[in-house]
Amino acid sequence: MKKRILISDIAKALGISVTTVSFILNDKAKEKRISEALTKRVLDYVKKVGYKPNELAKSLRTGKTKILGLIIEDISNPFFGNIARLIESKVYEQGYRIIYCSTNNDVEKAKELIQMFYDRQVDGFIITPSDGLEDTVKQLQQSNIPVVLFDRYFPDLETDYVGADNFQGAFDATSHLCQQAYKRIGFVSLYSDQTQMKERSEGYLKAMDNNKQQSFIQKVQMDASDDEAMESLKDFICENRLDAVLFSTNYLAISGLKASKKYNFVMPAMIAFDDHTVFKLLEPSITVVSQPIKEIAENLINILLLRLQGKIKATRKMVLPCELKIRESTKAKVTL
Amino acid sequence: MKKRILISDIAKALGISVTTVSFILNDKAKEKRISEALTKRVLDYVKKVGYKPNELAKSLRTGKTKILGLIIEDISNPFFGNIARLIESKVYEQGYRIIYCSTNNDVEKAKELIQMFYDRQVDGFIITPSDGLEDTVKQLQQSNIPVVLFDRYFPDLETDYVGADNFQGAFDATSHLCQQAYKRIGFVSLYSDQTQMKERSEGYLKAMDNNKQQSFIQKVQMDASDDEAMESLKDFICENRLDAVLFSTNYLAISGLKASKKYNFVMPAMIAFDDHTVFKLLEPSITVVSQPIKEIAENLINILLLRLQGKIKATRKMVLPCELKIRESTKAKVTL
DNA sequence: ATTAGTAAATAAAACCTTTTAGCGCAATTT
DNA sequence: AAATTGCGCTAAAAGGTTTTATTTACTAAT
Repeated sequence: MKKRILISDIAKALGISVTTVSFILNDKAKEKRISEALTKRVLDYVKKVGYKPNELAKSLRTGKTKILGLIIEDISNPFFGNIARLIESKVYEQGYRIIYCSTNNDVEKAKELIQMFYDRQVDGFIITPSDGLEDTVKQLQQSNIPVVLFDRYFPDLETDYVGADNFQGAFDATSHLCQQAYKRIGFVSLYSDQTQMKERSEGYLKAMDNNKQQSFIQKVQMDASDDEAMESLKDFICENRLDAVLFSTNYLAISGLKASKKYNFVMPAMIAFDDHTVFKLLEPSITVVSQPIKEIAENLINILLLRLQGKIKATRKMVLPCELKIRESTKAKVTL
Repeated sequence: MKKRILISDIAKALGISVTTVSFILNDKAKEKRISEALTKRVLDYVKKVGYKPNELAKSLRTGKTKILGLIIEDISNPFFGNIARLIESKVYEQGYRIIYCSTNNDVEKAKELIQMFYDRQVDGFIITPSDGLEDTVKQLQQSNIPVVLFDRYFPDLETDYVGADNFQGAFDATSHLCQQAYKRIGFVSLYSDQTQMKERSEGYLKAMDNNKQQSFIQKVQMDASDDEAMESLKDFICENRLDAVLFSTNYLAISGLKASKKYNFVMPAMIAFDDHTVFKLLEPSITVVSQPIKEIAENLINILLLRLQGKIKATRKMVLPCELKIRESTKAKVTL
């Protein structure tokens, strides 16, 4: 059983004070006019014995943990997983660490996680807020902890935010379907008040209006099981004899594909919001609306870091364009 | 800007000592013979003002953080993602929290992450060790921090371990291919000394021997790009005119599928080690060797918790059986 | 009347840092 | 000669808990 070595052990071993060691270790040797000879002696010794400060004590004293909390909807969804990974590596270079947890859209869990991170004194938050999390976010703000939301936001709460242009994404996707001469174009969404869902709905509706087409909308319960989702999607697609569908999330699209396999119906032309490994692989490959993941991640941490340094005051909202990646699932209707 | 309320604030407000409050808050009221009246008064007040102890200070004093570090290879791989999720919820019930990070098989990153978790004083570790992490793990053990490995282990290091029966999984899969009358069965693996890969190789080889068949083995560099992997897989499958392939990981299988699409060759019968959303969805759906994810997660945390409570001394190694999930990609050859 | 024991609470030490305020001395300025 | 400045370093406080050792005020026993 090895004992952790302390800063006081070092001071004692070198016959100097703890303060001096601390100054040197925190790059304040110059500022505090500590002789270069001593500085070197300390640094060498520290290296030799492999001393690492107790971060807990450090954080307790400074009030800073250099840890950021990332709270996302579902870590196993590649959209979120990729964002998480990008954020993690970006932030790493700045000396911050990330700890992340998924909420699976469970408000209570989200609240607990935020509480836990708060208790552990994370320096800031990046959150994909579930419905009902508004008050919690507000509390964080009141406690003066930087929070930046992404993917969705609260219209009534002034917060930093980074997200994709969901309206434009859905609008472009729907317009593309119209151009390809599809006539019965459905939209699958969730029973949710989240902004990104509303914006996607609006994009779809606007494009349908522009093209003077009848709209078909099906919503799925957020907590629906896979089987339930599959069944309602089957009904939606078959009963309305849709010839094209826009799915508002990648996992809804996957449920749709599973349904077509399970219930043995032909999936019409389709587009999914958010890319996924599967989509490139399927036959036919699936056209998607792809969010600018890299830019989202970069902006998220830029804003958060600026906040942490107290360099910005006004809240920032960034909306980044989506890209329509046309693949085989939306071939022009004539060729079908 | 709200100020955090401290235990001393409570003591002051109620005109009692900090010690008393602390005892009550830590369920030691009985033991320390504090009157029920006072206990109730304190508890009520604490609830009223919503006091939450500073976990940092608490951990500094007790040396326990009630946080476990989970270090996995790749959080975006559903196999690991699912294990992570299961572990997270299991451990939650026991009052522990999990923080996790992925290493993407980068030893240096793994070392840094472990160092960070160690600095933050996590109480224990669950690790999928990358090659070269043996010394680090040994150091943790010497520092008396519980570590349990999973998915793979170090043959020369006595550690707790939970994993699947990779030999049996690969053996069963290969045997199944033989039974289906395939004659040129290849095996795709990684250039890696990790135990799980070796065991899978051995399972494949053993089954091939039993069936007196020639073996075909292709290894891919661990850090190969997707394109590189695809190219070498194409060559492997086509040049050897394989009629069946066993992929030793799900992502290798996916690279193979992508390759068949990109280079436009027909994927022969195939089996993947570890399931994935894609595999059920594809046409034909892919037969897989499925690890008992739930049991693995349960055993991992059981062992870790027992260690944390000091209830076990000898190291435990658990090997759990895999299940072959037969789907369409391995139909008997005659029917092809 | 003293001792012993007990219930109820507390003061102070401990955990390990960072940071503020300041010390003693020599050299320089007034 | 006195006052100021600069140098190189340090003692002690602060951060917010838990825990050990102790105190106080009783009651019961000798």
